[in-house]
Amino acid sequence: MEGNLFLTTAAARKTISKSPDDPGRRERNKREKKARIVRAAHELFHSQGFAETTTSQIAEAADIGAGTLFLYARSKEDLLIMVFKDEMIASSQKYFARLTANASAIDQMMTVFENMFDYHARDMELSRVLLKELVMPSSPERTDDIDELMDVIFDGLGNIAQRAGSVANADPELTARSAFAIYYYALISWVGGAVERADCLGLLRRQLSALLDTGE
Amino acid sequence: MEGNLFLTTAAARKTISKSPDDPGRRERNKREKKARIVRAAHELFHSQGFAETTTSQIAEAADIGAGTLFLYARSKEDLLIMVFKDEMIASSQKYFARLTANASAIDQMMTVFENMFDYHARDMELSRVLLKELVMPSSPERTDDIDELMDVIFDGLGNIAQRAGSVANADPELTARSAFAIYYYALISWVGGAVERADCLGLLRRQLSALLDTGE
DNA sequence: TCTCATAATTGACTGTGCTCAGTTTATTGC
DNA sequence: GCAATAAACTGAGCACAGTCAATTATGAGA
Repeated sequence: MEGNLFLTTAAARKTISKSPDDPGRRERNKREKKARIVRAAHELFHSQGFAETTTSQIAEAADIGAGTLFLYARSKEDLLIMVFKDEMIASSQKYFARLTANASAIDQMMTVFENMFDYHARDMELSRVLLKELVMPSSPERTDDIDELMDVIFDGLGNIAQRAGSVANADPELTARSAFAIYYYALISWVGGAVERADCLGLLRRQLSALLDTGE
Repeated sequence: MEGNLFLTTAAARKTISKSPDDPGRRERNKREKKARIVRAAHELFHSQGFAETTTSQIAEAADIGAGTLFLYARSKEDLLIMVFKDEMIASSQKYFARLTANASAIDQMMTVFENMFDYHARDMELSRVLLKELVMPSSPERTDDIDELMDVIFDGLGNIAQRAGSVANADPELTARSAFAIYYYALISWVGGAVERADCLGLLRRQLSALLDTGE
């Protein structure tokens, strides 16, 4: 029976690793693979650009077969959202969390939006494709991912509107939605190359002022 | 010299048709070809869907070589804008032109936006792709086309805001931009499948009310 | 431990968007 | 009318996203 100590068959490994392994090896492997894919795509998209990166390259970098990639992402565009979802959510949360509480609602919102502009400024070319996919995701899974992100943003904006809006008769959630819509269009104009960053943010501030100034 | 009456060579035809023919045959041929392409694409996109239509099909229907297509459109997506640009501009102008002048600004804007919703309702699947391309056009030529459309819309909205806004301290152009941004986000949510049409329009109206009601 | 069922993986293959070297057609100067 | 030049066109071919029948790894039951 001492031979058991050196068992190397699948069954043996299974029984040994079963206790610390909640979801089983299969699930663990899948997660590791997904992580490798996302990491590889992230790196390649940033270093080479989206169009210039082939799905085979990503597969190879993630050390999986070319076809396997499409068990984890429905399309190349899907990968973009997968790659940036967590990062965008975390960033957004950070932007809202670090706000100085005594600033005006407009200043607070502008701070957040400027941070978001900075985020996209890091790689405008990539953001162009990313925004395309954010606006109209090509798979239901990504729609859910994006909804998650939107929840964070709407929540944050709603809080700002609420705290500042004791005078306002407007619903904070509604204000948040409008503020976001105005920001989104500004972002699209800027990333699309229609307006300069400073002009764009200037316009945005004036628009938010008009939106938030309730009367007078 | 009477033989000139029956000349059929290229040179002769040229001299004969030169006076009514301002731009020359080459230019005329190009325009006809472009028109054939746009018509063919329009029909095929609507009858088969965008993804299901191949560029070769369009080329064949337009009676040109497969490669020739890409002298007129940089990409398949480009064709979408080419196909819908004129129609969208004409429709938008119509929507603004037929407004009843005594209605409130909100009602006027909502009428226009509802008309635009109807426009996209005719083929939601196609509008999904179209919006993607409208948001982030993949070629500078299309950016210009879209700017043209935006001018019409911003102009129309600006007029509404101006007429109604004698009380408002807000810049009509700024209001137009905000109103459009809010509409655009509503459209995207609806076409993307996130919200029902009625709910979406309801939200939109409330948002516009908050935007246009200048104080109390 | 062995067997069976099922989930996951693979890479050769396919369809398609787009390119480009070679050809045709229009225009200009004589 | 005729070269010479330039513009427009063409379809064979390429690169690549995405598929699928065949294969391998995994987990459950006995």
